[in-house]
Amino acid sequence: MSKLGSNAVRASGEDRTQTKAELTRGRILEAAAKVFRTRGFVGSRLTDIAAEAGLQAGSLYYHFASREALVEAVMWAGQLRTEAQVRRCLGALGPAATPMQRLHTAVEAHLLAVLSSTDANSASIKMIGQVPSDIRERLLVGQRAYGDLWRGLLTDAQDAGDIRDDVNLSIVRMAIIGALNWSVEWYHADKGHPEKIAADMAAVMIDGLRPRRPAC
Amino acid sequence: MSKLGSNAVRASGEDRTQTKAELTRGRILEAAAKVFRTRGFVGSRLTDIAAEAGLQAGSLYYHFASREALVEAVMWAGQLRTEAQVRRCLGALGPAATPMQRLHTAVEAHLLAVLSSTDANSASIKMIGQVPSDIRERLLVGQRAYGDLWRGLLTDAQDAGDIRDDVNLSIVRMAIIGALNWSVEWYHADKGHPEKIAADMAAVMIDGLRPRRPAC
DNA sequence: GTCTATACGAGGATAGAC
DNA sequence: GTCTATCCTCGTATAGAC
Repeated sequence: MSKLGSNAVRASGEDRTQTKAELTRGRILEAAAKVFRTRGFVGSRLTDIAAEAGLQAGSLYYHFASREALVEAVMWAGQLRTEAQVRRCLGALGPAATPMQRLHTAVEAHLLAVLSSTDANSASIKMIGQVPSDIRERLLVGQRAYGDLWRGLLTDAQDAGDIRDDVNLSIVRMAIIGALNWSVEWYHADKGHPEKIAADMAAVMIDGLRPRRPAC
Repeated sequence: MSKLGSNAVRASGEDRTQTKAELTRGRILEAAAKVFRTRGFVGSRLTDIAAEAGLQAGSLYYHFASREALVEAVMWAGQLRTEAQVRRCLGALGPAATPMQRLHTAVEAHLLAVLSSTDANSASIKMIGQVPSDIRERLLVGQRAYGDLWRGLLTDAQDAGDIRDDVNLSIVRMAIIGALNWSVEWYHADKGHPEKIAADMAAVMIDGLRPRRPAC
């Protein structure tokens, strides 16, 4: 965890002059994300990852202490990026947006991050159930702020009267996140453009299944 | 796949006189399901499974050709059981039930099967993204009839005017199944009774988030 | 920093006794 | 049918040269 730092975070931010080591480290992270996302944690050998990054397996150990340290770094990068992307989209909405519009935006942004951002985004979701429990614990702690964000979106919408108040918001939250995250199991390119899927899914979740009753 | 037969299916049906081999095979399947569900495909050693079943690792090979054959058998059992449970609940509804009632029942039954039936049910969901691709292919083919069931439930509801017709039913289907299946990643006993969770989730999905507009 | 070579352990799979 | 013993492969990790 100590070596998490620089690359994972800076990747999406300002990139000043990076040392050669930092650059290579970044390349390894992207390579690992790609391999992990497609082969899962099980099927991913260090050899595959090294090859993808253009070096030898042994060389990885200059940058990461172990295979596990590498997965953890990839997953941190992934979940931080998803969270950042959602916050960015919400920020772009401006203060005039209604709670339901904000919720709609968050749904769309999260799904889009998972479907079409970097491999790390989807890898972090796909592997959360496969990774050793100590790693998973730490990642879940890191997700708390993100969970709070969603809790806030939902309670705001409920306070505004846009969500009926006989539903359990925790359940709603898990249902929404679940529907979105499960996309890593079924989505592939020929299902259509991620933007279309994201828009459809957001519409379904926010507006529900029932026909609007005609205004009386 | 050829050895799939008897136990996996009969488990939920009539159990006549079984040979000793059949009984042991069944015990191994349940043990494997338990280990796989908790440790994932990665972390599950044949030694663990054998121990759980009360025998030695080598003895497993009398009943299963390989570790992979074992996972596949577990997963077939799991997904067949879930499907059977949902069909059973739908069957119990009787012909008077509305399409939306049927949909509601299916949601509840699927989630309940995943949360509180045998370990194989949840294991089959949890591992679908971890298993070698040839196995996954076969399992997905086996899921087609189940997918068709859901497609039918949704189109029936739409034809009856209970689902607005500007939504993409494939997306709705994936969203619902996703929300339900993702529960294997977050549910544990102290989140409350599975029955309660299932009821809440079904209510949210069927009735939506918006308050009912007062009858005019 | 990255390479090559190798030590090492783990776990899947097989053989043969009982 | 199940056990014990063993083989063998594979992949992580380390050591040391460049």
